[in-house]
Amino acid sequence: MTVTLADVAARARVSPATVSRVLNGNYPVAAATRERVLKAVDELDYVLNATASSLAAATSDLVGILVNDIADPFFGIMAGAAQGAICESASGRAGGEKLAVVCNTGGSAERELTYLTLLQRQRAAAVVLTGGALEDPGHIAAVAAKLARLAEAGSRIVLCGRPALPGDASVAALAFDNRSGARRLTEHLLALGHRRIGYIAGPADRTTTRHRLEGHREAMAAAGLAGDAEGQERATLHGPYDRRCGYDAALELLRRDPELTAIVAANDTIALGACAALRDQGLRVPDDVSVAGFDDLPFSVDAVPGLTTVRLPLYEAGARAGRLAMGTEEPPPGGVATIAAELMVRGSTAGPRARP
Amino acid sequence: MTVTLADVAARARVSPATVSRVLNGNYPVAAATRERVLKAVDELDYVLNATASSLAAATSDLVGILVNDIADPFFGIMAGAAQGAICESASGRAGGEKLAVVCNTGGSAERELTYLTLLQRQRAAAVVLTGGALEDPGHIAAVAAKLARLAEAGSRIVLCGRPALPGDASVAALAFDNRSGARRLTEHLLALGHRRIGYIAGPADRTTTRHRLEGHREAMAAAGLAGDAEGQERATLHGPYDRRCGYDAALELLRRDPELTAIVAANDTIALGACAALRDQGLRVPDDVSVAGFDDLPFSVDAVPGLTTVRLPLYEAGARAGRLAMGTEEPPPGGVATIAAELMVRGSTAGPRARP
DNA sequence: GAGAACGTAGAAAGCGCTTACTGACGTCGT
DNA sequence: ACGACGTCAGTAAGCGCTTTCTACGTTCTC
Repeated sequence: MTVTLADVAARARVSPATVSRVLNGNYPVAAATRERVLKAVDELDYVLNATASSLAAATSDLVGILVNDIADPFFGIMAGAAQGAICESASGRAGGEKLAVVCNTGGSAERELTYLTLLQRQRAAAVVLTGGALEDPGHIAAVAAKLARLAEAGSRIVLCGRPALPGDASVAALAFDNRSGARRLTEHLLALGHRRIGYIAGPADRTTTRHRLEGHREAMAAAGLAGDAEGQERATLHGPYDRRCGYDAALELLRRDPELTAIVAANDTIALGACAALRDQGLRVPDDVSVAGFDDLPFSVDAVPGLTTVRLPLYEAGARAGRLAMGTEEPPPGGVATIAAELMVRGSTAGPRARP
Repeated sequence: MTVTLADVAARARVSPATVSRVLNGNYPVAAATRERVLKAVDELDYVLNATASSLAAATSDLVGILVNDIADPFFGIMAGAAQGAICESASGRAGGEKLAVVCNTGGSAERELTYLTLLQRQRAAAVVLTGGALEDPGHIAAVAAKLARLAEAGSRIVLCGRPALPGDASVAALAFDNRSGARRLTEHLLALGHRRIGYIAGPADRTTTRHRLEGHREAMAAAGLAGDAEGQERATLHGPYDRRCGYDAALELLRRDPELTAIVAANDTIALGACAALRDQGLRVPDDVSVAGFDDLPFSVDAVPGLTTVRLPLYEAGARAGRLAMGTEEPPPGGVATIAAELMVRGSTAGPRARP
């Protein structure tokens, strides 16, 4: 029924071992024999059975890339870059093609662990985890344990845009400098003269959310605007990284402080939702309220006005993570590299102006 | 070293067969025995080796989802929905978890075939192909052949947002009604009174591009505005589905016909790029030039002005494709379902007005 | 109370590959 | 001319599971 290595061997009048060696190119085979085998492969339209190969060789050609939300370009860009780099790294050696697969956790702790187990089942060659982590201690421990087992079993682990694991230098980590990016963004607003600044923070239980919020508060504190804990809470709203959250939160911030002159959002999508809300309230950006985002996603430059934001080199980081996963790039010293963020000032921020 | 089924069996004092049966839940095992086995699994932190399982059972828990561009939410939304549906369908049966993996072809014919081969190697349980196909006859034939071999080997094949394969009803296809969506969009512009309409079409060699362009031209022809072939060519520009293309093409269309009053783009991303170009030229949307897109991606509603576009139920289609891939939904009669598109009129289109 | 029927578990034969190990030739140095 | 060596190919032993077939109590059934 299905054609196997043995069928190819029979047709080429060689032993199965020889066919295997031709296909894997890891052992000298005489040119004439090789030709004969290749011809048989072609004629029978034979495709190696990866499950059998992996089992026998105790290797795998699967590389997993975990993302929180595949519909979000933030992850799409990183994942695409990683996948590209993996294909590229693999194309060198014969038969070394890796199947780079992206797994969408939807931000769910359970799904993340399920995927990790599935990848472990598959004895994946490497796994790349992108984006911020959930800050539940139990979950962090569970993930760390899983990653340790994976690493033990020979999988390469790479974190991309995710903080390094506490106390594990064996895992390469590419961490975004969210904190100082956020700090610089808020400093920019403060320098323009804003004092009443609202912050829309993203989901409360994620590292990315926390780091950006900390950066923002650092800047506020440095300007003597920290306020008390309650005041901070009042000026900060949490919610998912989507436009709806930005829309609703902007309305709520405005309700809490009608004199607000600026809104900083934890990502561009939220920021754009906030802009829409302001517009619907008859407020102009930046004339009445300045708005800033984070990430510099492709559509942010085309927003009207262009969105002031913090640029993260998502593509470069993803590609580097892919190379790290393939072992074609040296891990950073200490296992951790911090990726700098760059402030992008566009039209959505300007000096404050009293509203009539 | 690595713990195997046999280790678990030894510790639970049962045979390997029993452990396998407990783990797969496909055979009666006494409750007490099951407990003992589960305890041993837990204590040894054992994880099934999927390569061995797949080899022995001649099955696979891999489902591949092919996308053209993972960074594009058009694909991200479909892929995420499909992946969700697959997880959901799988969660019922014990051990039935599928590893839904998305593969990014980058729109390259070569990568598409490579991934298909890799998936075939893995004996994937199903493969979902999303988005338009490349219209190179050689490539189409190669893909059709690969899919035939995959189907023959027992993989379920589902096309999502991709036209049905010529002459193969065994493959379920969810085809978007791009043609009539585009027709209705252009009719809307014509009804507003536009006569000089430019079209930015996307990459020349893709089915989606062609179908949308055909719909547009149908509407133009029905209004007696078909013009000759040369005129059509002049009013149509091709390029990638990105903002840059939209920006450049809008400039070029304007150069070719300064009296242009409307631009229709083959997708929202292009449309937004076109809006940016118009703005940079000092032209207002929709006052000076109306702009329309296609897809209704999440950010289109927040564009300023809101983008008139054609809504495709990407999420629903992706989820349905996922269920089809899992066999939890009946394939449509004849193997093909056409997914309707809905016109979304927003602020970016209005009646033409002579420019000073 | 004998035999059928049932529920549960083990033995063992693969699944389709990879890869030591082994062997058959030539070729080369001396 | 002879042994040492290098090159290429075959043999066969698994890799870690699944599953068929068999076996051994129990519980019914008449």
